[in-house]
Amino acid sequence: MKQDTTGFFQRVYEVCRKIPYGRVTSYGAIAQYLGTKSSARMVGWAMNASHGLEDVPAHRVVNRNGLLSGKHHFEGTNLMQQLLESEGVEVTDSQVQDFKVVFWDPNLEL
DNA sequence: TACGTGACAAGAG
DNA sequence: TCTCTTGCCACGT
Repeated sequence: MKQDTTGFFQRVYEVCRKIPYGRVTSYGAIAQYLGTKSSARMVGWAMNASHGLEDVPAHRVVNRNGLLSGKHHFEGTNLMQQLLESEGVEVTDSQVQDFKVVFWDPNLEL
């Protein structure tokens, strides 16, 4: 992978790695932090490309509704949910409970 | 080289 | 308040 030429992806990964344990963030928040809030889809695409990267906790990234829209990209259908629950994040039916509470905004924290 | 796809978000009707 | 449409950009074919 051309890590240097894909600066956008690298930044996405960098932000993901900074997500605190037990917290989650949204694609839009990451996109906004990178200055391209209109390209939240790119963040999703970056996540798709980050599968093999253990350093990137993609399970902590959900859509603005707190829905685990990317769970189908994990091995188990509810692996993503289990990972979050193991971190103390309450997840019900692929939906993060108290999303506002566990939400971590890189724009404010970084 | 060009077109389609993609784990989203926000505005408009 | 809900649903539909548009924007945005990199990657894969």
